Amino acid sequence: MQKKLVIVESPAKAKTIEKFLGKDYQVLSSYGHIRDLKAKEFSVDIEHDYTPQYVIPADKRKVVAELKKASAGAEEVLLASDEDREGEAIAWHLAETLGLEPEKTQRIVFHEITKNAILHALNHPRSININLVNAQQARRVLDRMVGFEVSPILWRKVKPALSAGRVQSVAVRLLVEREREIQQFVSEASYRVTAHFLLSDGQTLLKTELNRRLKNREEARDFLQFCRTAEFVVDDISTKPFRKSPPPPFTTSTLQQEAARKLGFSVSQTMIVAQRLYESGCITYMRTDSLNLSDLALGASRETITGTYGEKYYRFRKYQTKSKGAQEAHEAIRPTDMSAPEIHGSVQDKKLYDLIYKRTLACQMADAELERTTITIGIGGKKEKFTATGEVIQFDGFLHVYMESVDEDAEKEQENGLLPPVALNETPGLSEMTAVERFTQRPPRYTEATLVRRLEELGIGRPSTYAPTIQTIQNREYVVRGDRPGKERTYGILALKDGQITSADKTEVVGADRNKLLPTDIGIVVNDFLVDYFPDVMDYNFTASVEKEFDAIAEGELAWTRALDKFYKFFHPIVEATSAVKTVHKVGERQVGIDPQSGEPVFVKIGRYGPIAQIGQGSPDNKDAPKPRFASLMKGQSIETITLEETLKLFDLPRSAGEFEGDEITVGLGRFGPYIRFRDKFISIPKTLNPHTISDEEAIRLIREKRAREAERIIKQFEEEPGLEVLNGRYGAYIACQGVNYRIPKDMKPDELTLEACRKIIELSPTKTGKSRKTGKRNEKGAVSK
DNA sequence: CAGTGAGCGAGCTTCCGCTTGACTT
Repeated sequence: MQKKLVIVESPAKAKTIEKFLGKDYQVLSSYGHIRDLKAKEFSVDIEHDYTPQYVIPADKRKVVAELKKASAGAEEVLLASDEDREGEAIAWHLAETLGLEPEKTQRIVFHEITKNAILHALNHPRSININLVNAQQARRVLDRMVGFEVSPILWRKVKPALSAGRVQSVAVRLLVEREREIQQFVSEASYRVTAHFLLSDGQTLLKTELNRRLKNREEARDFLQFCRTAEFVVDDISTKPFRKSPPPPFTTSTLQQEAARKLGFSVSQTMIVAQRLYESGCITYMRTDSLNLSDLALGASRETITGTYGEKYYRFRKYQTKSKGAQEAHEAIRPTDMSAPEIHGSVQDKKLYDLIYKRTLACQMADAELERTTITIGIGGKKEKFTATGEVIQFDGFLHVYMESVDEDAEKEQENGLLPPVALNETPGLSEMTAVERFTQRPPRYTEATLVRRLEELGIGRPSTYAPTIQTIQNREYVVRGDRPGKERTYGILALKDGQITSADKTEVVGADRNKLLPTDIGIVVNDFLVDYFPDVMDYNFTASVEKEFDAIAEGELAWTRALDKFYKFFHPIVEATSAVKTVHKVGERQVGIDPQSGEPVFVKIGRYGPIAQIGQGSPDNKDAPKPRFASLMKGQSIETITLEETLKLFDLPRSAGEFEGDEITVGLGRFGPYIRFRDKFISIPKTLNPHTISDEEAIRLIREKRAREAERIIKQFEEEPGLEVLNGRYGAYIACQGVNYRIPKDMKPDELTLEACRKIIELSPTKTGKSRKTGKRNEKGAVSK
């Protein structure tokens, strides 16, 4: 008997739906888009109304063949891709590619995977909305125009294999501009005064803070001086109730942010784990911007909350999706089964599931009710007051299961919990008062997760692209994830104790950053170039404004080719003009000065392999002219800020560092930093030593140390199997076999291992499930992760 | 995770959004 064929986007979804539908239905998956513009060609016919040239990518041929076969034998085909622009386009491409007859083809949509929703969808079929499809085509073609016309300009003017795009270039811009704000930031100092008062019981201390910051040290000193003899009185004790509401359920971006803060996951890590949870049926779809929860989920949450915590903890809530450009094709991210607080799986799986479970529960729970008490202490003869605030939870509500984390950047003054009992008009004694110099804080650097949040706020990118975009800007080396050391600064501190005022200067390290996104020289140069020549595309509102056009297309108010024509007629001339600009110098090139030795100019710029310094211009016509000399910049140096002196130093290497045992030692700079070379062996120079100033003795010492390590390296070798060795590495003993390394179980002694024992370890070791490390591809350099 | 170590005039790159897989006669 002929079945009805339902086509959805995701195979996991197909499996679930098949269970809901009877055996009259076959459910298959398209695995996303099945057609696209050619990967390596422009594929848009500018001359003929911007006709896109679509192809079926090689990795989709098999799926398409299967779908073709299944649809040919089906009684009816139901296109059930997502209810958004991309989903509509997928349905259209399917109809075109599979050659579906209109009379036996229908379009259905549901945005939650529940039996009711699906049955409802089956009863309300429609046809493909071509306006929505055209909005997607416009989006696709515009992105191709921007990407494929601007990127080649970068290849010529900056460096090969770079890229530009509507989303990635703006992401880099955010980082570059934030970095400049940080550079230009001037902090302002003020004195924060705190006082500890001794209450009437003669024991309890009340910690308070002055309600005003003092301008400078003089003012602080005067203030403390005054307080030496001042009288203090408890002016006011007030208690105010307030409430806290739970955060909304997770979307892709909030899940990424919270998993980064609470679990330390990278954005891509979160998505990999979430994908696993989705495929095993534990959670709903993980790429979504919707805050909607199905009635089924709401009911189950209610049951769980009232059953576990009582009626009092429950409160029905509906959340409105507010992010720009949200397309509501799915539900929010939630557990599929609210009665399962735990799941089987890896530690990571469990942690992320736990987070999703609790967040989902919390969003249907009652407000927390708190009380904030403020004690105010007046100073006789002054209008300033000291205050102490304490918060007490009267009813925990949703806080019982879930507390949202905040970014650690905000250096929050800690709030006291419960305050000690104090009487109005009590006159506490001053135990100790301090005035500490504090500074306004520079803006924080972005993390992967905070960048995603910003992009979402601006409506740039989609849930399915946040993680890949962040990968791309790192692959292009526009951005690195890394640390920045803090700066030391001194601050003043004044203390009043036992009637004595003391003052001191202390130092602290501030502004240290770990695992933040940092723009590279390449990122900065490319960004400045693009902002200069393509200000409209680089505008933070560019996406939002083209989205308005796409909406008009979707509503049938605007022809998609007309919208593209308008954009291209404006955009392409800029591309032409920019390409035509003849520059003697490369983009981003800067002359830092004149080399005093040769009298030649000294430049820094982006070279084929990254930032480089150059002395002299050379002359292609004159072979006798002196050739330019090159030297790479060191890690942490920037072509924006490097000085002439620092640049010239780069040319000191390689240099000789004396002789050892009759052979010369040279000091050089390699891909991985400074090194010593001795008889064709390379030894890294530790960060504590400077390659420019390293002495002959220090170099010899490093060689000796290296030899010692070398001698200790081989723990065991076996005659029977020369390819297998027990070695001593940076992280202890390991077994090396045919280029692969294996860890040795902790309970075994490396020097006592037999060949059989080694073979057994190798056999038992879990084979890497991930992709092999040797990817044959040339372009993906595999971001240097630490 | 476990060692690596140039060069700057020749090989081809790139976009954004959907979605996971990874060979037979």
